[in-house]
Amino acid sequence: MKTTTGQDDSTATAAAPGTRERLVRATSRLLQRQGYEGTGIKQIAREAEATLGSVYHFFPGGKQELAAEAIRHGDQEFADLLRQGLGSVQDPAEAVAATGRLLGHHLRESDWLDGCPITATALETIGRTPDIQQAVAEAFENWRGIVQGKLRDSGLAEQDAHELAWTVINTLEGAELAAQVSRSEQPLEVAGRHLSRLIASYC
Amino acid sequence: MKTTTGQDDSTATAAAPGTRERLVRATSRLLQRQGYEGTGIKQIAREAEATLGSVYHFFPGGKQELAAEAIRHGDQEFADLLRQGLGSVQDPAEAVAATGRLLGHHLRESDWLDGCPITATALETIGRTPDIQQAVAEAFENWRGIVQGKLRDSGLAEQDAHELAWTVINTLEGAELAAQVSRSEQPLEVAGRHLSRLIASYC
DNA sequence: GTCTATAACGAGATAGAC
DNA sequence: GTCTATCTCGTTATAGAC
Repeated sequence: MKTTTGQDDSTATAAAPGTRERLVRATSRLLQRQGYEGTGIKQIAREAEATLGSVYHFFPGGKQELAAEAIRHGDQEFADLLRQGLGSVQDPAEAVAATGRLLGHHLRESDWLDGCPITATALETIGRTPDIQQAVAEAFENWRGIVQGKLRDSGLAEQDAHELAWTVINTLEGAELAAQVSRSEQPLEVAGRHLSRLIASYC
Repeated sequence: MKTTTGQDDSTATAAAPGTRERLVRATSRLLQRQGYEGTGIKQIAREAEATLGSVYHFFPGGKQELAAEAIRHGDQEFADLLRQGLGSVQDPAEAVAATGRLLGHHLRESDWLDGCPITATALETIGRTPDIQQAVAEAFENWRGIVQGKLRDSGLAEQDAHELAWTVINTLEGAELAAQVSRSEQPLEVAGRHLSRLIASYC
């Protein structure tokens, strides 16, 4: 199979990412750390080792189109992290607590810089950039669905699983921000423990 | 008594705010809606009905100094809202649920634009602007203390009140973001209900 | 304290050679 | 597909008259 960039992905080893992929990844990481307004297209091109011409070649819609794509990338990235945390233990209450700890470790490893990949951009673009806000809304729904699946599979009632999934995501989001601000894993550890207790009360 | 701007605040009626105060208020509202990088000094001056010269007269440190002051203003504003919500009912579990609903109403009234006054700026300046990050950390601690006081006064153990206060703030923060993204009060309403149940389990 | 003008720089975006 | 040069506009910040 051939990709549009002519790269061969039939080999088993991960091929070096093409220009388009490098741009999306660099943008995602920069949006995570600096937000939308704080990130310039020239900086993106530099960090992705691409030229400005390539940016507009792959993303004619400019910064907005590139950012929307980067949000979708961050969606997948955070979803993988959630699945990893939730899948590490069978008991749902324990699994959520483990997910909180997992997020805390990632945060500490990055010196508290790499929190949720999309929150900063989400807040800056509310009511201002529909394409990006749409991608953000879809990411939140995706994550909520992953948590809901875990809770449902563990035997919780459909309605409880639905509502709890919302609060699990929101609490982890808020605790991640608090952890970044206070430079401590404690908010996430405590949040995990409280969510665990809350979920157990529905089992 | 005379203020440094020569305004007389001995009268009972609220005097029209001076230039400095107008600048801080306008900055606070703009940071809330657009974040730090998305807000320009010229826009601030325009909305505050002041000139650029006045900005640098009152805030020689420029945008950073003005933003740090605006964060402290947002701190007080959100603290007032918290006290209002928590004070509306005696039972602590009920009071937290009421606070969630109060935040939801404010959000809807502003067409989902006016969430937490400092979150966007907080995320953009983590690890980059120490003065602002410091003001953010103090705000979070202030809010946590307010919730902790309500829980302690209601008879909860000191340790439980301390940890629960953290999760209450973080969950409301996360739910507020979700409410803005989904343009619905539901995440806040659900969060309030879950926090209520969690707190009741410690009573 | 307030105002205008402007300096110095970086932003997003485009054109066109290769 | 990639690269460089450039256009236009907006940014933070400063200078100096009033």
